[in-house]
Amino acid sequence: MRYHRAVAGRASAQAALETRRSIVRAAADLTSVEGLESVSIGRLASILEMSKSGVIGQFGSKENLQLATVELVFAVFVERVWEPVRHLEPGLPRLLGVCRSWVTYAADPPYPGGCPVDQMTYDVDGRTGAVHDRLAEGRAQWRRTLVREVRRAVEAGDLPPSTDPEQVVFALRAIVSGITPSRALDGDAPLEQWALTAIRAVLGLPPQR
Amino acid sequence: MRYHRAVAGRASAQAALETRRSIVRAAADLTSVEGLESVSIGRLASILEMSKSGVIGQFGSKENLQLATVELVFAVFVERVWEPVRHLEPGLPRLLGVCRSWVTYAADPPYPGGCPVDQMTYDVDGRTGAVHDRLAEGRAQWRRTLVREVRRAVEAGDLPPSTDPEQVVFALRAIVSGITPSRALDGDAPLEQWALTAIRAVLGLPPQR
DNA sequence: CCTACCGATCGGTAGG
DNA sequence: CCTACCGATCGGTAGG
Repeated sequence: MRYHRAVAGRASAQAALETRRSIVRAAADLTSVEGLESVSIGRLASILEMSKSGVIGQFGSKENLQLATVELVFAVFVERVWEPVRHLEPGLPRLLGVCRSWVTYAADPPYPGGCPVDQMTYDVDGRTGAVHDRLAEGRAQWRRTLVREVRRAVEAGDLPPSTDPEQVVFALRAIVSGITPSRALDGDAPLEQWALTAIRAVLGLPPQR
Repeated sequence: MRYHRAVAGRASAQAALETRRSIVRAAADLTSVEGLESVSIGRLASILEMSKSGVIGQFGSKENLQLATVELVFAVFVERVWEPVRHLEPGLPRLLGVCRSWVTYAADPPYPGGCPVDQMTYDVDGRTGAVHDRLAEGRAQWRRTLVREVRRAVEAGDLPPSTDPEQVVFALRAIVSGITPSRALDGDAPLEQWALTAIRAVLGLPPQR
C-alpha cells in the first residue's frame, strides 16, 4: 500500500507536470494569436477539455499562469534563436548568425500566431506587476547579449568604429519585431529578405551577402 | 414650442456630438495604455461618469465604437505626421520631413500611452472583422504614401537607384514602431536619435544631418 | 441620456 | 483533478 501509493504519487506527479506543460503551451499558443488578455482560465479549460479549477489549480492564480507562460516563451526563444548559433565565433559571425535565426523565428514562428514575447510586450506595456517586470527583465537580458556581440564585432574591426552598439541593437530589435505585424496585416511580402537587408544597413555592412 | 423644440433639438444634437467625441477620445486614450480589449463599455462609463447605455447608445455596438476609435486615431496620425510636412517638396525632402514628424509622434505621442495604431495592430492581428479590416486598410494607405515618396526620391536621384522602395518602407515602419515598446519597457534612452540614425542607414544616406 | 435588467463569462474558492 | 458555487463584470436591450 505504501509502495502503491508511492508509485501512484510519482505517476500522478508526473501526470500533473505533463498537464501543467500542456496548459502553459496552450496559453502560449493562445497568447500568440489573441494576446494575453484573451487567455482566460475558462477558455483554456474549454480548449483542454478540463475544468476551470483543474487549470487554475496548477498555478494558484492567473498571474502565476502568465508568469509560467513567460518562462516558456523565453525558453523557446533561446532554444530557437540563440542555441543554434552560440557555438559560432563571438563577434560579427555570431551576430549575423543570431540575426538569421532570429528573423527565421519571427517570420515562421513556432506558434499559431506571432512571437508571444512581442505580443506580451504590447499587452503589459501600460501596466505594472510581476508579469511586466519579468518581461522587462528578459528583454533587458536579450538586449545586453546583443550589445555585447555588437561591441565584440566593433572591437574585432568587423564593424565600423563609429558604431553605437546601443543604437544598432535598438534598430535590430525594431526590424525583427516589425516582421510579425507586417505578416499579419500587410499581405504577402519577402519579409525575411527585407529584414535581413535592413539589418545589414543598420550594421553599416554592404548589401547582399 | 416648435421653435423651442427645434433649438433644443439642435442644442441636444450638438451635445450628443460632443458626448460622442469625448467617448471616442477616452476610448483612444485607454487603448493607448491598455489595449483595445481593456476598453469596455463599463470602464468608459465609469471614467466619463455616464451610464453604460449612455456610452453604447451613441454607437449601437462595441464594434462601432471601436471603428469610431480607429477613425479618430487615424485622423490624429495624419494631422500630426502628414499635415505638418505635406507642403514640403515631394521626394526626399518630404520623406525626411515625414520621418521626423513621425518619430516625434512616436516618441512623444498625444496619448497617455503609445501610438494606438500600433497597439490596435497587435490587438486585432489574430482576428477577423471590420476593425481588423479597417486597420489593415489604413496601414496599407500609409504604406502606399511612403512607397510613393521613396520612389520619387529615387527618381530624383536623391536615393541610390538600387533602392527597393517596399523594402525601405518596411524598415521605416519597423524602426518607428520600435520606439513605443522601447519607451515603455527598456528605460530611458535617446530613442528619437537612435531611430533617425537607423532611418538614414536604411535609406542609404550618410550619418548625421 | 437614464434605470433596471438579461444571460454569459470572468477569476477564484470550498470541499472533496 | 472534479462539481458547485461566489461576487463582479461583460455586451447589450427594454422602456422611458
